[in-house]
Order: sequence, then C-alpha cells, then structure tokens
Amino acid sequence: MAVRIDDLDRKILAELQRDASQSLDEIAKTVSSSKTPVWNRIRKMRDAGIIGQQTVILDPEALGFEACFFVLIRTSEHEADWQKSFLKALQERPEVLEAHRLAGDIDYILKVRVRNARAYDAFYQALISEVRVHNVTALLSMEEIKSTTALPL
Amino acid sequence: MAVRIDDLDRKILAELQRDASQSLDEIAKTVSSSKTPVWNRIRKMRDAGIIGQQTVILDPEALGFEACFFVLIRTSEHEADWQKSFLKALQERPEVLEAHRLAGDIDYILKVRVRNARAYDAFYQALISEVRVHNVTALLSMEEIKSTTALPL
DNA sequence: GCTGAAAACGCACCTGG
DNA sequence: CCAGGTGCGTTTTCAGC
Repeated sequence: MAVRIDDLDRKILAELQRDASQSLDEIAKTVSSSKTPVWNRIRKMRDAGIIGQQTVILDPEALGFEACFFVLIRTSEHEADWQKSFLKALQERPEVLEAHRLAGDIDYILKVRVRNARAYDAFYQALISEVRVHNVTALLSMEEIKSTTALPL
Repeated sequence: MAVRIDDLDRKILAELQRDASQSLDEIAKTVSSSKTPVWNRIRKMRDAGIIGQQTVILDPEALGFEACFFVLIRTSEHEADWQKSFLKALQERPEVLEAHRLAGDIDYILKVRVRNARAYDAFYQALISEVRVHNVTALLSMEEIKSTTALPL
C-alpha cells in the first residue's frame, strides 16, 4: 500500500498537478530526467492509485454556479442505519462537492455549489426531508479567495 | 463574458470533467458528434476561460497528508490593509487548499491539508503570528465522505 | 533502472461540402 | 457549421546497456 515515493516522483507529481496536458518530453525536461523513466514512474503511481482522475477545472461563475455554501450539520442520530442513508443522500446529490465527517461538536460539513440561493433552498428542503438532522447552519461564500486541488508536495 | 453554452457544450464539459485524458474521437462518440465540432467547441470554451487548468487528482492519504481541517475565522479587523495581508498570507501557504470570505457571523473559512496535527499547529501558530484574528475554530475531518471537482452541469 | 529507436496512435489544422 | 484527410508530434513499447 505505502508505495515509496522518492524525490523524482514528487517532482513529477508536482508537474502533473500543475498541468496534466504537458507532453512527457516537457515533464522529463523540467524534472531533469528523460522520457522512459518518467513514463514508468507515472504508470507505477497510477497503478498504485496515487495518481487518480485526470480532469479539467471549470469556471463555476462562467457556468452560472454563482452560489457556494458551507453547511455545518449537527445530528442527534448516530446509528449505522441513519448514517448509511445520510451518506447515500450526499453521494447522490451532485451539488454536494465535498462532505466530511468531523470530530467534535459539529458532525458533518458539506460544500455545496448551486446556481443561486433558491437552488440552495431546494437542496436544503430535499435533504432534511430525506434524513433527520438536528441542526443545520449554512455559511454563504461571498468570495472564493483561493481554490486549488494541488497538494503541497 | 457570458458565452452561450448549449447542450452539446455541456455534454462535452461533463466528459472532460469525468476524464480529461480521453481522445477527441472518444468524446465525439459519447456526445454523438464528430471530431471537428467537438474540437472547435473545446477551443472556444478554453479561450473563454470556461475550461481552465487540466490537472490530476492525487490521493492525499497515499502521500501522507492524513489530516484535513476546516478553519472558521472571526476577525474584528475589517480594514483594507489587514485584509490585504491576510489574503497574501493565505495565498502563500500551500497547505491552504481553499479559502472563502463569508457573509455573516463567521468571516472566513479555510480548508487546510497537512501531514498531521502537529503540522496543523505549526500552520496555525504561523498564521496568527502574521495576522491578527479574533477567534479561530478548527474542525477536524475524520473521514472524507465525498470529494469531487465536478460541477453538476 | 536508464537510453534510444521504432511503431502505433491521436491532434491540430485545412480544405472543401 | 460539419465531414474527412493529412503531416506531425506524442505515447507506448521494446530492444540493449
């Protein structure tokens, strides 16, 4: 599981995170190696699951997704059944971009992207009708100051 | 600015989000069109900034980033200068993956990924020594239930 | 594990419907 | 605005070092 990653691997990952459309030659040059070793290492890390999905980042505003909420959820229910249906509800709703189970006072946090406040309300109503939650606080984002998927290797 | 996006464009974007490494032919086939129009539309949307960075999603756990925190920040300072230096601090810290300015009670929320709790504490100490904040609450993620960059087109 | 070359493949562009 | 064709760059593989 814990595949050993050396310094060259890290450099390759950093380049891929920065721009995955680069050619092997370009990557090889910037990490001061050459095509074949870079290709072998990428393959190895892909197979190991370290490198996952290759995707494009779209501009949410340009596509009309103008509202972003962070939703803090407290629940009184902690049985396996409840949790299962809650997780299922989250997985099925595409407007939920992230969901974490938390330690402490607040049980879950969600990041939800929708077209506008009305769409958020529709989401909220649908969610609370599907699963019982004790307390929900929505934090409305006014401005996305920073957004990256790049891990600090 | 508001480039018109039609249904075919949306299908293309969905495919690119799903897997950006696909060949033009594959995308063309799944959206029931053919190479040239798909290519022209992708180019148009790239130029319009709708399609941004092409990247890979790495597995944080496999790379030793085992701790993820959401940080809720309240501040009493609302002057332009303070805000400027706060934003700069966030931009410069690679462990801050997301930062939003919020409406309401809480002023900012951050998503921070680090190797362990110690590394978070180091980040926290560094941050509060750089800029004055009134109140900080850290929410520790126990489990990433869902994580996607895909907008629900 | 690396180099270098060679074959298969896909892209970017263009010309003409 | 779309179909098809083509030259060129890139990926992928496979020898030998």
